[in-house]
Amino acid sequence: MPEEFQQGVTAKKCENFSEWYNQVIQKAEIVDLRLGIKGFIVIRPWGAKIIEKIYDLYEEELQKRGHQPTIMPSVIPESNLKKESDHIKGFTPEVFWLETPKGSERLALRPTSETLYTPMFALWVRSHRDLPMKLYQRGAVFRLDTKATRPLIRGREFYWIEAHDAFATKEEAEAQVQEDIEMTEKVLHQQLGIPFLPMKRPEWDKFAGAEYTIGSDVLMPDGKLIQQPSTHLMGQKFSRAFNAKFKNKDGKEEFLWTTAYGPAMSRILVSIISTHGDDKGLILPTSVAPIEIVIIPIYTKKNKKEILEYCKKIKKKLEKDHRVHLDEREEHTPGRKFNEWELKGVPLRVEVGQKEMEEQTLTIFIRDMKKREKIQLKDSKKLKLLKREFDERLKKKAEEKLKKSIVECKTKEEIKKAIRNGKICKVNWCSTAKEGVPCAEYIEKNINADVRGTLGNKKETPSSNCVICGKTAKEVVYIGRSY
RNA sequence: GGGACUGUGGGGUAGCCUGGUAGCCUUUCAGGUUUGGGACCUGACGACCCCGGUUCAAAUCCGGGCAGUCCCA
Repeated sequence: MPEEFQQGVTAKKCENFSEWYNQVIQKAEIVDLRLGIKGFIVIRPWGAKIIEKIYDLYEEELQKRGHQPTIMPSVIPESNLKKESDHIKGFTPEVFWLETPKGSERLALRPTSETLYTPMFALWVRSHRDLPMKLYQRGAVFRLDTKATRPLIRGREFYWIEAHDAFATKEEAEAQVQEDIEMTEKVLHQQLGIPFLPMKRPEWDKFAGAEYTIGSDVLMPDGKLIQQPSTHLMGQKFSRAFNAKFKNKDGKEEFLWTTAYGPAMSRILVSIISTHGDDKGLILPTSVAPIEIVIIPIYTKKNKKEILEYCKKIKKKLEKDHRVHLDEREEHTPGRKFNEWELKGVPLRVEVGQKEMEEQTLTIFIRDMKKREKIQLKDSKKLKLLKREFDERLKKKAEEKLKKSIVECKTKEEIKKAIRNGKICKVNWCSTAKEGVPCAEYIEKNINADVRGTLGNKKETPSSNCVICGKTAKEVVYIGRSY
């Protein structure tokens, strides 16, 4: 079919990622960009169902680890927002302010909710017996980003979960930060097949108000990194600002130690799309596919009724173990349905026609197979295995890509070359504290890349001096371009 | 933050320079024939981003706004 008539994706993922991305999110009916409000987006049913699934995966992990759901106001009184000085310095330029009645306090649309949770911790936590207190909410936050917005990647409203936890000691709080990374590993990597680098951000790049931040960097097809869930040790900064104390075992008052964790659903969707998708469209891991198996009936006028009846039987059988959809639309031919469901990323397709009915077999197409390649199945129990293997293949492929894109660099020239080739550089580094700023600025100005940080869950020892200034290296950092 | 470009039925586009009849492909709708990798025939609906200016006349020229894309910091 000539390209200009195609309803499917016409851009090639590896040649023109931006164009490919814009086409996929619209043609696969993830989003609609036509409402026209800068930084805000309409998410269509197919996209919303995927996001719901990601929410479910996360909430399950959070609850397993003792978090409880809450629902907080979407607005924050100005006085709350301004209690912690670093926090407000970081967020003020990005706040949407609401018009409020004369004489009442100004309200901000929440850009994040530390300043809602901490005052509630102050009320809810009386003694060490109330700790730890681990809460979360799903919801939207608003940030008036002045940079160019991009659908799902960078918006002024985004959908996430924010978990806010309070502890009696710093050790417990830091253990929570590590547990947060484990949750990212479980959901993002294990269930969605998206590998990441947990990066302890340099001092100059941490969350406004945090002691430290560990962000998860995920590779995009163009070689740039995108930040996925981040976790923050707030220490006692917010609890001091809001006077949130508890009585310890000795009856003495102490400030709470708090943490925050924030996985953004819309961004995770970006990584699912861009990590696994191909030139035909989306490829969804089974854990978030609204439909795992689509059944396409193939009939003629004579056997139509019979075939449809048989398909319904198969659907009923498969429904016990899978999310199944039978595409009964009469107005479309099988070929068109094949293309549509492939564009939407459905993992498995079952084709049922005269042949399958007579031979009692299933003709299976798996989304990552070559066109027209098909599998014949006698036993539908094997579908579970096919799904597992499919997810595993997606994960392996993404892991290899990330592994291949990390290169160790010993000189500035090597860094420059690697960045130009869309790689991530692993280098010896003087410091991610304030004294490392000049070296980081060198990277920014001359190589147009960022110091993303040090591994956040494992200590790496430098093998020689700082690659930029030549002084003693204290750390090993990763450098890359970013979204 | 700086720059370039763009906005025409639901989607993709022609027309814009040189002002005057909005053309094409696709989708959608109705009817019919079809259905193993994007079916066919017949018919129908549907558009110049918004505000202002110039002009007898603006999709076209000018100004502003809104929105989007790309490039650079």
